[in-house]
Amino acid sequence: MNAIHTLYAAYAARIDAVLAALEAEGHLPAGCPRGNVAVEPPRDPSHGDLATNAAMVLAKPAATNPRALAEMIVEKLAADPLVESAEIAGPGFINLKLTPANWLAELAAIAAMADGYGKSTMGQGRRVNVEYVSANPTGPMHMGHCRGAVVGDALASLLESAGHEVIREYYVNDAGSQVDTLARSVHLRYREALGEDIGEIPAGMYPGDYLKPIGATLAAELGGRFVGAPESEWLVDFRTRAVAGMMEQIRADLALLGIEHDVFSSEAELQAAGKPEEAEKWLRAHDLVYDGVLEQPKGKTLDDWEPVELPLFRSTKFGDDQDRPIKKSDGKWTYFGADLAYHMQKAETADELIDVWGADHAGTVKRIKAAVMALSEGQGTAIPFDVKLVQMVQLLRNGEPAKMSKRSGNFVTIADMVDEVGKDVVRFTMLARKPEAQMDFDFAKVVEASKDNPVFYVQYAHARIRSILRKGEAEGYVPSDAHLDLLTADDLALIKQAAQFPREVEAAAKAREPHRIAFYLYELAATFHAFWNLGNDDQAKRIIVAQAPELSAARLFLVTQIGQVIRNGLALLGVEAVEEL
RNA sequence: GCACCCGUAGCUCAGCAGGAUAGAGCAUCGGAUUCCUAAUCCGGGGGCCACAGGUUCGAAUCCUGUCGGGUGCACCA
Repeated sequence: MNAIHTLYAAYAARIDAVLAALEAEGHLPAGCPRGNVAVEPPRDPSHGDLATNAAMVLAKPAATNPRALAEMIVEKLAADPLVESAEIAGPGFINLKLTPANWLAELAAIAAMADGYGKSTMGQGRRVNVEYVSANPTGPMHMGHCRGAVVGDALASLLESAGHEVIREYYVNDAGSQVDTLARSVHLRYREALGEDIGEIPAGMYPGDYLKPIGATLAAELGGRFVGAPESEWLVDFRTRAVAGMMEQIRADLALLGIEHDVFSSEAELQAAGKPEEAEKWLRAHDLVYDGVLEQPKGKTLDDWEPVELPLFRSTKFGDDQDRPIKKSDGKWTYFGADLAYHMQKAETADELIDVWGADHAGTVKRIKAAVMALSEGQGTAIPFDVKLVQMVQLLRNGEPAKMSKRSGNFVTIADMVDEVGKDVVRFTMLARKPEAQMDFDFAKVVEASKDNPVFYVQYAHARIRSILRKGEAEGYVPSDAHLDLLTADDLALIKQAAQFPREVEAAAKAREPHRIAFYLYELAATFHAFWNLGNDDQAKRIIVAQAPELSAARLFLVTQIGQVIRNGLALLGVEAVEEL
């Protein structure tokens, strides 16, 4: 069924076949659902290589007790020559021990599939649109964007690896009032570039130095003719140019993190195309948008609050606290009003949508999910839509809140951060925690090259592998699978760990949790480091054993494949696998 | 006041769509280096999985409530 080889999937299928046989023989009731049957490696390796709860799950529908059922299953499984032993344990677990041949075959599979090891067809080519970053084009990328950027990017890679067709998308908010402010701020810098003393940047404008080059460019291209001109003459043009300039810078910042989007969608273009009107029309026709007045928010007093009639989306119908305006009192679209149309636009070219947002936007999840569900259901088929919230990162330096960068005005930029600690450290650290948990990012700790720092720990494992391969080559050894039968239990333990990779990728993709890959890599590295150190106590357990060229060639082959798996995992995270440390 | 996220070892965190005696790292204590990178490894101590109920063969995991921390709460994005 699966063109891609996975040992665990293969055994899950075998066990399922055994259950089907039992059903055919009448030991299990016909049509008994087997969805809860799990086939997994047990936590405790002494329990064997694989465990299944089949007997416990099916005992009740079979009207028998788990152990009796387990005995029937075990009898069939034990007949398989690739199964070394099958035993019943505890409340009715069935523990399988697999023969070494299974693991050696897996090792060969890694070698054969190389960069493809770990990929699967699980997604069946479904098109998933992952929207991430989408930072406002009013300033450079800063820390607030970083985690979402990295998580979104890794998630996209993960889904791709699991057989989805992924669209990496960035939504450019170039239509709100903040880009008008940007244009005015750039106008100031433009005048400054022409020699005017503009003094302090007024409050409410963007103060950062990063606008200076854009102002200078405009000064060079346009000359002085807009210096004293009324805003109506320059605002639109300045806005367009300023946004273009900022987006260029943002792309450069993203490139520093190894992030590249496929599609940049403009909110201004979306509005110009009349998409929000279309959505409003449909929603009104279905009584999901009405003109009404919001109540004053409770628990919070607003001095300038006054009742206004606005077109409201009935998000309360979907569990939201309040209905939400899609237009402002000036007649322009709210962010939400445009955003719901934007999601419908994305749905035109995708089977599934994922947004990666900062947790500060958590309050808007309900309304957008509600709107997308209402629209997509009403206009055809409901599109699966998931919003991943990424919690805030607190920047620290030796436990103290990190200082702000001068050049940006008021925040630590991604460029600063990558410059200081490097892309790999930033990415891995951001991915080594589940996204919904808050995180501290301490500049001092994160560059520490120690076990405390998982990036180096994993990269060190890879570097050691490359190192031994270089040494082997220098001494005339050639990695070879000719005598894999010489490998011992210690070697097999390492293969078993590596063999988990495909199912980890699938599980991580299914749960949409890239951090699992980071943790898996840490464990694989730990297993490898332990393996390596066996050679300190026992010469025969070294990778290159002087008196045993065939064993050495087999071990070199083995570690080559371990290196391959580490590389594949790091590639998913967008982290480089280094040759040496 | 309401919504969302979090609460697991002294600290930082895992816990794989409910499974077997709850796991890592740091810190701490004790070991390993004439030897392929010791940036590593091996071992010891350290837990009412915030609390209280519920669901079932079985709960850190699912449901309800409470407490504690974070975030966000009109036509800002």
